[in-house]
Amino acid sequence: MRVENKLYKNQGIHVIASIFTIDEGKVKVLLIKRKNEPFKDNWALVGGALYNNESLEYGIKREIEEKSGIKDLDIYQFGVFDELDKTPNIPIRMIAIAYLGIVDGKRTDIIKESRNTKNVDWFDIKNIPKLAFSHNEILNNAIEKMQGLIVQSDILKVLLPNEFTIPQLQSLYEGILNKTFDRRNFRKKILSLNIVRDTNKTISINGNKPSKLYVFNNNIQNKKVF
Amino acid sequence: MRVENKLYKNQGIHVIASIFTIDEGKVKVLLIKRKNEPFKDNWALVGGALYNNESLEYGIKREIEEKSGIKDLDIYQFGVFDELDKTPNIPIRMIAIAYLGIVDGKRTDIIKESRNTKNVDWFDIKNIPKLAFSHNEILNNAIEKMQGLIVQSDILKVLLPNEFTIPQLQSLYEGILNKTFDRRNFRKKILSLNIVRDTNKTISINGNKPSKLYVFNNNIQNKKVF
DNA sequence: ATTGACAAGTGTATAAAATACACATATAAT
DNA sequence: ATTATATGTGTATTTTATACACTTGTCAAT
Repeated sequence: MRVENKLYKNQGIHVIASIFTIDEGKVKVLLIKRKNEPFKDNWALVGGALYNNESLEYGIKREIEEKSGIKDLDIYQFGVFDELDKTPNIPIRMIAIAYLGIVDGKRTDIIKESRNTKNVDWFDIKNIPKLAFSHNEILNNAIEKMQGLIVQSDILKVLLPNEFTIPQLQSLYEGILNKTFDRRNFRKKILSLNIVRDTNKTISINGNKPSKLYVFNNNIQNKKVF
Repeated sequence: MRVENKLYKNQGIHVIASIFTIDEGKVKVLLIKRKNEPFKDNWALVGGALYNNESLEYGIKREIEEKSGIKDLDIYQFGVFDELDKTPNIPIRMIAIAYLGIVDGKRTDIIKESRNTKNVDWFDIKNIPKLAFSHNEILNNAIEKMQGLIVQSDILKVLLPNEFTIPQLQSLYEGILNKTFDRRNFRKKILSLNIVRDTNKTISINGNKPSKLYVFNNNIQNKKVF
């Protein structure tokens, strides 16, 4: 173990989460306004330093809960970002382990209520300010990964009610991937993949023709859909 | 920065590489026999502790060169592995940043000659011994990622001579993915992707009908092939 | 009760991609 | 010349993706 002998900085680990939601068809990410230096008053992704006696997964979940109030979010590790000499006046040589997670839009209000809205807010990913540290780079990577991941069915569960309609599912895909699909072909594709099951119930959402309600099958294997 | 206040171990970063090659149609990985505790005399992936004054990329390349003699290998970061409390008697709380790389089979001899063969060797990935640390888990992940990555054309460059034949390329794919393809359909697919260009030269490899020689185009964009 | 606006539901024809499959050919060895 | 071997080539079929138009059920206005 050479670490002890070669110290000129300590080493440390940041855990950073890009937490996405869908709100009115827009993909948004949760940002926190920093209270301390460095980058005081800048917006930043959710995260912080890993403690020495906690696992990575525990650490990122702890940070998420502390900073946003969201408990036990399912998260996906997707990248590592080197912060060598990127953070001014910090005597510790850090790396950032990057995660992404997706939360139901309904929980966005809860977060705002339980926290100070001025310091925690959702930002449309098409309109992100300059962030602290290398968080713009991390977020850009997260958006790409999220778009790749989210088109696998079970991740979408958190964004939908237990029972949902095909048009609702289509809107989700369209919002996340920022494109549109033909209604007939979309339905055909989803049904052919056997990832949803008809409940024989219907729901009328906006006073239009009622739409059939579906549920996800249990056996789904993160199939790539689009 | 809470790190200083919460120390009960130091934090440190391992960089670990799974270096693959193709040898006689088999996929092999480079392993090193450890000289020191912990896990003395166990085989392990190439890697070690990151120094504090080097980037992640520099660190993994340095480790690769020190342990194997391979210089400036192209590597791909693919995962992070938590080593909290997994390494006995180590007072540092480590995480492992995992990389994979691919080297030309011709370089396998160079490695063996320049190093002590007893301490550095290539192992068929179908026959891997029990490794030090969590390296079996890391390697299993690396194999999966490698199979996903390698089917993108430019990564295959390192495994082929500058000019190569379609059957050579097919053998590579078949070795890596551990399956077979129909010759006619394989050729059709490769040619339709515009990733190779006919040189109008031929080569007779084993005293059979001469095979056309191709080169990779420059414009290839890591297209997913199979 | 009729009408209009709205989003939902449905089927088919066409194009593109993947797959299955058989025979002729150039070389080296005999 | 004959044989063995791996190469090169084309077409038919199946599967998948795409393009596209009309009908239906609910609500609101009349």
